[in-house]
Amino acid sequence: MDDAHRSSCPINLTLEVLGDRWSLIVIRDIMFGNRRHFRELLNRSEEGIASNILAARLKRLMEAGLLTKGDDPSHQQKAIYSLTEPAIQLVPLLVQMGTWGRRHRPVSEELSIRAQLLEEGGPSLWDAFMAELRALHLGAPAPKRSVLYELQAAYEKVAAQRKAAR
Amino acid sequence: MDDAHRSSCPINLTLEVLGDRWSLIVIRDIMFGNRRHFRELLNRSEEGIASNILAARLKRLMEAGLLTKGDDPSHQQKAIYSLTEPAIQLVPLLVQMGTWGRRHRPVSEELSIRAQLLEEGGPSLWDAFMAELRALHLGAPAPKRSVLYELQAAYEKVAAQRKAAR
DNA sequence: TCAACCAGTTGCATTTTGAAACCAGAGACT
DNA sequence: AGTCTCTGGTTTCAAAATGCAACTGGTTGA
Repeated sequence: MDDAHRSSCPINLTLEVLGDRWSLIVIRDIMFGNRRHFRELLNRSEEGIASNILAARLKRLMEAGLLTKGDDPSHQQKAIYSLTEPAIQLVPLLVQMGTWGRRHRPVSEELSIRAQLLEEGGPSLWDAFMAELRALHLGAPAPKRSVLYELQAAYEKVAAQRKAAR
Repeated sequence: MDDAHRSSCPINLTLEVLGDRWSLIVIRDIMFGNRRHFRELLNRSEEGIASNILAARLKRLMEAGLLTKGDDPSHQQKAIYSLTEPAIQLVPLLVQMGTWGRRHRPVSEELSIRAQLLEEGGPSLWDAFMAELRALHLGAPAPKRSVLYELQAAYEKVAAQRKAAR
């Protein structure tokens, strides 16, 4: 059934799931952008993913156990994609990617403010964010603090400042 | 010159450099396996990289500023690949990948003992390891502690135990 | 009834990957 | 001097992945 693995090294096995140009982009958009529907992921994608690629990635990530697909009660055709617990545990990895990118790549200010806050907040902020994701995606009780809201507010503040400066 | 970037998001920009199935494998082998020559990377690769792919990845990583190529004084034809400071700062990212893989993928005990030690050691161990890498790759003064040696010793101990158990 | 919206699929050209054979220069050994 | 091995790769060609654009079949609300 499964293809054989190249090796049993943890870094390699992680790369076998996430080592391509789109999988983590999709997870990032679901996680930080709270995009839960196919069209949201397709049309509001900063990077412009193609619909066939998106469909293939969603399928692969479901097979890998990182996403689940559910029905949206508001619309018979609408599917809701949710993160699983393993996907939620990618938060520290994504934060490290953001940290490294912010330090060594030509990032923009508004798109890196979230990464900055998550880096500065450290593991306790990551935990709060993961608790919130468990509420949004796994039906856990809602925590008091909304890290997602804080990140979004910070993004909008920077975006407005930069717009005004032009 | 450069292709345009898909977006200025730090996660995306990191993926544009490292988001494929081989780049981080090459960096892992240089970093944790101390493989500095083409043939070492080729023949001692756990995953069996092809020579054309290895050559292409080394070239790309040099262009991205993550590797440098130097001469080996012992042999006119021999090239030594070294990590740059940005590549050394990938240590926390690779540790997170190891941590996630160890928790969610079917890793083997001997190939994940290093990841376990690095996870348990926390940021202070990562800093010691990065200091050692700066000595090995950038000519910095050698630190007292060799994390690389500790990791290798732990690997060999586990490998010997598992061999004896069979 | 009809336009907009929904999650994708299809066809096709281009690019990337992968396996294997091959190469020319440099050292080592006899 | 001749030859064997090691060096960092390149070449060739098939197969797979990617990317773009058009398209599909059904749903929903006005």
